[in-house]
Amino acid sequence: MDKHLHHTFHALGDATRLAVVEQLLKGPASVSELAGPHDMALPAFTKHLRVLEGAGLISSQKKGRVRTCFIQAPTMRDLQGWFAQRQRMWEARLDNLAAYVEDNGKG
Amino acid sequence: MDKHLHHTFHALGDATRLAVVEQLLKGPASVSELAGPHDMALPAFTKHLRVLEGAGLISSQKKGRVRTCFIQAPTMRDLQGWFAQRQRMWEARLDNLAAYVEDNGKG
DNA sequence: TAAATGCTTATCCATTTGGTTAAGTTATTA
DNA sequence: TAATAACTTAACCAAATGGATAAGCATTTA
Repeated sequence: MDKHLHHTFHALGDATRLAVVEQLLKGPASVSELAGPHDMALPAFTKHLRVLEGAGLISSQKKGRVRTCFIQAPTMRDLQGWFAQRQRMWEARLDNLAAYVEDNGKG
Repeated sequence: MDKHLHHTFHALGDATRLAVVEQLLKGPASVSELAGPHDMALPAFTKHLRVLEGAGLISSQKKGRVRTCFIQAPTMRDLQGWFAQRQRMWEARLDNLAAYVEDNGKG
C-alpha cells in the first residue's frame, strides 16, 4: 500500500510505532502482546498498527480471535538500501560544515 | 538537539523534508536554492528546515543575508547504523508470514 | 542612499494525528 | 449456553502540523 519512502519514514516517526517494529524484529506477536507495554487504550494502539501495515512495515493475519503481526522484511531492506546507496554522499564531505568553511576561507 | 530516533524518522517523514535531505546530499545549498523546487511560500519552507535542523539531520550557517545548509553526516550514520544492527533480525525469518504459516501448519 | 535580495517573525487557519470512551462482533472456555 | 477474551467500529476531542499572508530587518547592489 506504500509507494513513497517518506510514508515509510512517517510510520517510524512515532515512539509507539518504532517500539512495535523493534518488538516484531524479535519475532511475530499478537495485538495484545504488542499493546502490553504501551499505556494507551486498544483502539488507539490498533490505529498505530494500521499505520505500520499501511506503510508496508508489518503485515498481519487473523486466526480465530487473535491477530498475529509480523515484520515485513522487504520494506526494512528498502530502507536500509536507501541509506546504503547514499552513504558515500554524506561521507564524501566528512563534516560538511568544516568542508564548507575550508572551501570559502575561514571568515 | 535530537535525542530519540523516532524524532529523526519523523523529520524524514515528509515529502518536502526528504527532498531537501536528498538535495543536501549533493552538497551545501542556500535556503532559496533549497526552496526553489518546492511550491510553497518561504515561511512554510523554512519551518521544514527548522524541523530538519532540530532533528540534527542538517545544520546551517548565516553569512551576510544568505543562510547555507549542510547535511549532518553523524546523524545519517546513526540511522544507517540502526538498520545495519537489525538487519540480521529481519533477514533471519526471510519472509515472516511464510515462516509463521509453516510453524503452525498451513491452516 | 534608494531599491532589491534573502531571509525572519508574527498571526492565522484547515486538516491530520493521537488519544479517549462506548458499544459491538467473533471466537474460546467454563 | 453463559461468560470471557480478543479485538473492531464508531463517534468524539485537543493538540500538532503544514500551509497561508503581512510585515519587518539586515545586507548587497545600483
